[in-house]
Amino acid sequence: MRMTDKVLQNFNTSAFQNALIEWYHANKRDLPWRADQDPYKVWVSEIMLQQTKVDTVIPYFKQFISKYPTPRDLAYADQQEVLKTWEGLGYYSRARNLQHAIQEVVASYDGKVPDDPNELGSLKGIGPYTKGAILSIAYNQPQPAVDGNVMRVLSRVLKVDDDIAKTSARKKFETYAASLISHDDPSSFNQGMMELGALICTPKEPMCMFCPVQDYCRAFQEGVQQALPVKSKQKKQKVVPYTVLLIQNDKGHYVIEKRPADGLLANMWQFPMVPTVEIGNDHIEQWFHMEYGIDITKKVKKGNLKHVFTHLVWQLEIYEATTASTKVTDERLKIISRDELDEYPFPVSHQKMMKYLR
DNA sequence: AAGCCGGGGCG
DNA sequence: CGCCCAGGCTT
Repeated sequence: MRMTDKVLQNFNTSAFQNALIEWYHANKRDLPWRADQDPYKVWVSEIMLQQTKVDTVIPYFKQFISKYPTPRDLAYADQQEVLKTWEGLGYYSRARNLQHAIQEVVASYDGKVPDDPNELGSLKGIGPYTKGAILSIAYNQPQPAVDGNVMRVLSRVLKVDDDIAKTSARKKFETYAASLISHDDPSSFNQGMMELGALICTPKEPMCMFCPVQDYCRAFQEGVQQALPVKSKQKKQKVVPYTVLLIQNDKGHYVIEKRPADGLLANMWQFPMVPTVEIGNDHIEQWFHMEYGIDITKKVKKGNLKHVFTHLVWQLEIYEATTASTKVTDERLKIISRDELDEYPFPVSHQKMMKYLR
């Protein structure tokens, strides 16, 4: 007997489906991306919702769709403008991959989001979860869509103690989800699982008293819902110190720098950052001249700022500086007025410094 | 399989 | 401050 069969043995699948779907229809939140089933809008919402809370996504989704209502609008947009629209949402590769994939949809599929699992899944930024979400929600196909919510719900309902941080666990939960999914209403089933995870079957203190599938939940029956899911914790981030330079010239314009096209915060803009470990606080002006070809004078320290990423911590020491330059030769740099700062996409850490300038 | 890639909210 | 979280890509 296969492992999948053992876990699902004696499980009342159709009763579970009915209870979940009925609850979903009665309790689903009225969210902007649920106004219709436009595959493009479903896609945009699912990308934004990756690792991101609903409340955070709502205003971004509205602005994004009003700016780029159709795949073609997004495909032909300038990437810097797309990043500006994404500014503050984080994981900016999502925006770059989404636009890249949409361009492929326009070029290869006449602007229509493919409903073929292989075609859809091969698009940039669409992994197993997003593929299943789009196929089930927009095209009503019975495909599993296993995210963190679904793994949490299933780990409790089926009492599975696999470490959900591992890839192998996600694959296992996908086979369970594929077996459990309603073929009558795959969209409501998948969205119901995620809605249940968000509203009832929460990470801590799940509200089992209000749970529509309490009768079918093995963890609840045994009182172990608090101990599930099992998830190994990530290790601590590395702390990296930088000196940030808020450089102004005589006209009060600022020097800003475009980050590399790859890696952390790719193609975003920032106030120049000097890696303190490599350069040392005493050689910053020299180094800046060597690196960028302009002369600066470091002035007073304005403060410290700690910014935490998933696996990295920036320890920022912020200095005011001046330069006599009015133009730059280095391609990474620009000198712009304070008002023009609003036109460039900055990560949140640098937006905080910008706020401080006003 | 493990590392890389943001940000906000919570207690 | 540590902890949590609607993933996917690269190596």
